[in-house]
Amino acid sequence: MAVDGAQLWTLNQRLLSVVMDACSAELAELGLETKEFFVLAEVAASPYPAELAAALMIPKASVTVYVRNLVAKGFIRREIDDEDLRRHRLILTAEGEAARDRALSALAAEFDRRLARITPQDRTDLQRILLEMLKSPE
Amino acid sequence: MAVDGAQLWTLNQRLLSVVMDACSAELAELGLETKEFFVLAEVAASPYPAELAAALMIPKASVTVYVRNLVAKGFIRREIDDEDLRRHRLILTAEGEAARDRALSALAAEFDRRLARITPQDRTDLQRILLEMLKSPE
DNA sequence: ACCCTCTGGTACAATTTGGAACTAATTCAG
DNA sequence: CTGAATTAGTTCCAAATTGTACCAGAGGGT
Repeated sequence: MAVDGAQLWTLNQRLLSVVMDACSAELAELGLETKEFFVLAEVAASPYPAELAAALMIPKASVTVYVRNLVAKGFIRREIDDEDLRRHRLILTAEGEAARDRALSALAAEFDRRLARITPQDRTDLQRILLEMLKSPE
Repeated sequence: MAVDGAQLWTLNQRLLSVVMDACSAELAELGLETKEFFVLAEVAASPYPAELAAALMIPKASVTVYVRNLVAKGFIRREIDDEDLRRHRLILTAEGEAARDRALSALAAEFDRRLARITPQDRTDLQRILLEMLKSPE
């Protein structure tokens, strides 16, 4: 086979760390650590710690830490869920939304700086290919 | 723009963690931690700790730890470099090569299981696109 | 009601990671 | 040659990460 899966994998991995590295300074200006950013960006879609842990594939204990930091920074707040008193519903504050949006555009900008080297056709191809590969097995 | 850089980025990231997660059990059977595996796989191309740190973008201190573990497990050994007595030339043992090759095929197999869903043309496209995006800026 | 099990979240402890200081070897300027 | 500057690698220790134990509430079954 012409394309080696392992090599492709490391390529991909390296691309991600290069991009993230290039963005970390901008995230820091917004008051966000890298990991915290991922949590912040996912809160709207997965508003409970357990959901965040599952969605981001990180341990519950780590979510606890990042959420605590984000709360301390005023980016999100907790509310007790009416349906289930064990659950902490996480809600983005106005500052949180602003920070998330700016962080997302910084990230997108850096990624786009690299996407810009490839044709629009390649971009849609890349998206299609990644989506296909991400579908759960079988 | 139709393709959102930030979304593409998270897609890509998730793909990598899903694949790595699926492989970690097999790596463990070979006696390899995830991070150690990356070092082992890179040793042939970057046979000195400093080169490994640069290639893998991890701190020198971490390389020290992983190399020590890999040596303890008998996967690599050190030799003083004749040219420069400060350098430790790292050499794969027969066991190390075997473990690396099996780990690589496990990883490739998992990645391929997902690559298999896309056409051969898409695979070469993916490789080309990633390589292009990885080139250092300007 | 009670007990048993499961789930959401946290706290603490143990492990892992990585920055900074350190030693040893090299290189280069004078 | 001497000494400053550089580089390879390690050690030290503080910070980040995470496994485990835990508590509180939910959802059974009896």
